[in-house]
Amino acid sequence: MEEHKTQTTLSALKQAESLCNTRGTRLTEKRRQVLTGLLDSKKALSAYELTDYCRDHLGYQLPAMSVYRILEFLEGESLVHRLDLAKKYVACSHILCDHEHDLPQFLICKECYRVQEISIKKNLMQSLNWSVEEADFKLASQQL
Amino acid sequence: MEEHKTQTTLSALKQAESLCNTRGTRLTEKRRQVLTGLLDSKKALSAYELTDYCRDHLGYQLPAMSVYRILEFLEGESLVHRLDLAKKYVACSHILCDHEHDLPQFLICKECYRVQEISIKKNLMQSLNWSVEEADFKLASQQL
DNA sequence: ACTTAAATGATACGTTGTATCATTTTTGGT
DNA sequence: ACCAAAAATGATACAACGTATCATTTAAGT
Repeated sequence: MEEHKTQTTLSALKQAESLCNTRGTRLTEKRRQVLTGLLDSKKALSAYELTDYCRDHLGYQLPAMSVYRILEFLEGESLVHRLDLAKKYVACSHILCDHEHDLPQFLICKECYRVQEISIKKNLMQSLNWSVEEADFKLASQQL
Repeated sequence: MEEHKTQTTLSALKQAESLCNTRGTRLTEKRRQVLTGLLDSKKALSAYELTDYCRDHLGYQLPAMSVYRILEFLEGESLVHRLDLAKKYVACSHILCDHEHDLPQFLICKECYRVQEISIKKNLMQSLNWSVEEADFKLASQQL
């Protein structure tokens, strides 16, 4: 029923607010609450998980539809990122080889979903450096 | 109503078959057809897109349920990869900064979905080299 | 205060994925 | 070849997520 805002969350909210002000857009109460939910969460949340967040932490039921629109707004303001890789399948490009490979990596066209599978050991190692204290990770980049 | 198998697809199918043989698993007709669909497709396909593939190219309706099970099997045999990043949202970690950033990259925990946003220009450039002839790309890596 | 636009609520629906049980096909032993 | 057991597939119902559309509320400017 309460919000647990960290110091950085509060700063980010203030920054977001002034950012919207200069752009002439409005960071309304609900938009601020949804953003707070994402800021305070250590993990990525789906729209429905954010409705749960409102129910559990704010004590009211925010319709999923509103959440989607609010997220759309926040993304437009670059306050939020969307991780929207669909659950799809690709044939392994290494069926023809007989040796072991690095962990699979994928290049996926944003529009047509053409997929290019690659193995980049160097990138992998570098990425691993960023996640020292976490164990199990996926890496995804967007908007390329 | 027909399958357009490329030479590499045929080789891969043969390889897949012998691979299943040595493991004592069965690459049945439908499993082979689903795998063929993925091999011949330039893009990643969802389960329902694969039922469409069967309807359009093979002339029969393969139930979605079967496709899911077949994909599950194929993934178990490492003949197929699943791109299963959910459509979720994260707060931009750069709200507090005022300068421009590289394109956002994400580290996402496979189990708990904790997210770490980073900017790796070096990786980006390297990834870009792999996609010279394609324009718009996302990069995703899995199973870390 | 009134009018207009923006923001949110509510409902219905489409797509994707899962759970469960029924049916068919294959396998192995006799 | 036959039969029982297991594997594979089919069919149905349902859950989760997302979108389209229209109604209602809230805010802004005059």
